[in-house]
Order: sequence, then C-alpha cells, then structure tokens
Amino acid sequence: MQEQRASDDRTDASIVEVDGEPIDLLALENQVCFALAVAARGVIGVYRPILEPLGLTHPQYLVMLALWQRSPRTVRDLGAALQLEPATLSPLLKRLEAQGYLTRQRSAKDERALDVDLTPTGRALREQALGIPPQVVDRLGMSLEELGSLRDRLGEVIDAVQRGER
Amino acid sequence: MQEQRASDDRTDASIVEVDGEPIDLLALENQVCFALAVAARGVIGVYRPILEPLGLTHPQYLVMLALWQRSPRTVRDLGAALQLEPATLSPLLKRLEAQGYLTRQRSAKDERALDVDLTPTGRALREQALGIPPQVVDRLGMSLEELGSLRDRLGEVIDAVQRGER
DNA sequence: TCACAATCATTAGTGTACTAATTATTAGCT
DNA sequence: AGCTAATAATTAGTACACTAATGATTGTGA
Repeated sequence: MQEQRASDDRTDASIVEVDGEPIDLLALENQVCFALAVAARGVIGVYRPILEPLGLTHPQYLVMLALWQRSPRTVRDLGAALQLEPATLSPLLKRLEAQGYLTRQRSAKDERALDVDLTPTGRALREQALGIPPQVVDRLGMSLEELGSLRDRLGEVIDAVQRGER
Repeated sequence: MQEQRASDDRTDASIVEVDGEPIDLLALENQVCFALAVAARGVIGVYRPILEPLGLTHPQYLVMLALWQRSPRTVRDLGAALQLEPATLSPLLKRLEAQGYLTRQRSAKDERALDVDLTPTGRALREQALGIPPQVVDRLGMSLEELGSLRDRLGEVIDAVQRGER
C-alpha cells in the first residue's frame, strides 16, 4: 500500500485561499516562471525555421538586431543591450565572425575593449531580416495589440528583476 | 566615407506606421521575443539563489513540481507536462537521481518506458519548497494580480505556438 | 507468426548561459 | 613614476535545450 501524499493529505500548506478559491502554490500550472520558460522556448522555436535560411540562431539574431541599430560597439556594450554576460557573448560573436557577418578587433582607444562591427555581408543581411517579424506574427496568429501589450508587461517584469539587483 | 545605413536612409522598409506612429520592426526594444527571453532569464535568475540551498537548478525545480503533483510517471509523460524533449530530460533526471531525489527504473508493463519516482528525500523536499513562491513574489515586488494576469497571457502565447505545430 | 513500423529512452553533437578564475590593459592615488 | 585597484574580454567548467541518430521494446498487418 502506498500513500498518495500530495493528493490525500487533508491539510496541505501549499493550498492558499485567494478570493475564496483554493490555489495550490506549488502547482506547475500556477507558476509564472514555468509559463515564462515555456513561452520563451516556444517562441524561439517559431523563429528557428525562419532564421535557419539566414544561418542564424535566435541569440545570434538578437545580436544582429543590436548591431543593425548601432555599430561598431564593444562586447560590454552589446552585453548591456542584450542583458548577456560577456562570457556568453564571446563565443557567440566568434561564430558570427566565422560566418562572415561581423569583425572583431581591439579598440584603438582602449586595448582592453573589443570593437564589434558589421561586414558588408552582415549589413546586407538586414534586408533579408525585414521579412522575419511579419512571418512570426503571422505564425503566432496574435494581434499586434496583444503582442505589444505582452511586450510592455514583460518590460515591467524585467524592471522588477533589475530593481532587486544590487 | 562610410554610409550610416540604418540611421541615414530616408526610406527604411523596417519603419511601419501604426496609429500614425512610426515603429521600427527591427528595433530590439520592439521585439516580443527579446522581452520574453530577457524576462525568462531574469526570473530564473531570481530563483537561482533561492533554489541553491536545495541543490536545484530551475529546470530541476520544475521537474520536482511535476513529480510532487503526480508520481511515478514516465520520461515521456514528464516531457509532455514540462514541454521538454526526452533528450533534455534524460541527463537532467540522472542528476536528480544522483542527488537522491528520485529513482529511475524501467516500467514493468512496458520495458521501453522509464518510471520516475520520488524518494522519501525527494518527497520531503516539498516542505522546503513551500517557502519558495512567496520569496519570489516578494523579491519581484509585483502583485499577485499582475503575476496571475501575466501567466494567463503567456498561456495564450503558448497556445498560439502549439496551434501552429503539426 | 513474423516482418515491419511505431514508440521510448539514450547518446552524440552544437549552441546558449551562467559563475569563477585568468589575462591584459587602463585609471587612480601617493 | 609606480603601485594598486578597477575594468574588458576570454577561458574553464557545469547545466540546459535542441536535432539527428541509435538501440531496445512493443504493436500491427499480411
């Protein structure tokens, strides 16, 4: 005989009342972090086949977006924009350099810093990228209003996370 | 002389008018996928120090949540609940087994399947986990209403992603 | 029954993403 | 000027997360 712990216990401290409704604090489907992780993986999965013809992964695509907005810029600057550790960007940038999309060279002003700049090929890739956002929106089948409002709410979460960093 | 493409072109096909406002389709700050990726990494980062005393990573924590809800269950079943490939779960479950939180053994009914079950230690860990959601909510400083509504909206994105899979 | 397809898990290979340690360069202080 | 602290990037090590290929078992149709 085996006890069914989680379901048979008559008093479970993880069950909380909210508006008179019992909510299980540890239920997977109630976790914002779980919804966030699954949604992020899912949306990145939508980009995968779309980015494949360009030879880009999703993180690499984000780097290219950052460089199309401003370049050259340093690894640290890119990290600040993309919220990534330099240790994550370092090998990622090397792969993009190997692809021929960017160049990496020490800054003249500060030999510690590395200037990352687009090659003509990398700059030209932007034309191909113009078709990507519409494809993604179409594939998701959600309105621009919904997506925009979601983006704004995610921005609040990002702010909340950063507020607590010290 | 070097042309400043992204900023100087007078007609940039990535600029679109929405409600009379010019929106740059390729701007990093307009990408939902970027907000999603940063928010997910950020929130998981909030869990990191909280989960560290339990010896769990965030994906491992999600596996434990799933097992606390129902166990034993197979790798495939866990994968369906967590939206993860079996190839991702396989090494992850081995680490949790090495930690002493679960057992892995072939199912008696179907030798292909692997039954994953909690150890007494793994079951007992649930008591420690009860304090985690309140800590995270406190750390984020957002209301339960905000978080609940965000979770629901992420659920819509997850549904949208799955609708398109065939 | 028995070949063959389908299913389940694992392994191999690639690419993030983190922390901690290392190297190189610059900035600041006396 | 010269020592020291701070800063920038890289490397090493661990852990996801994916696709593709593999091995083992089960289900199915002629």
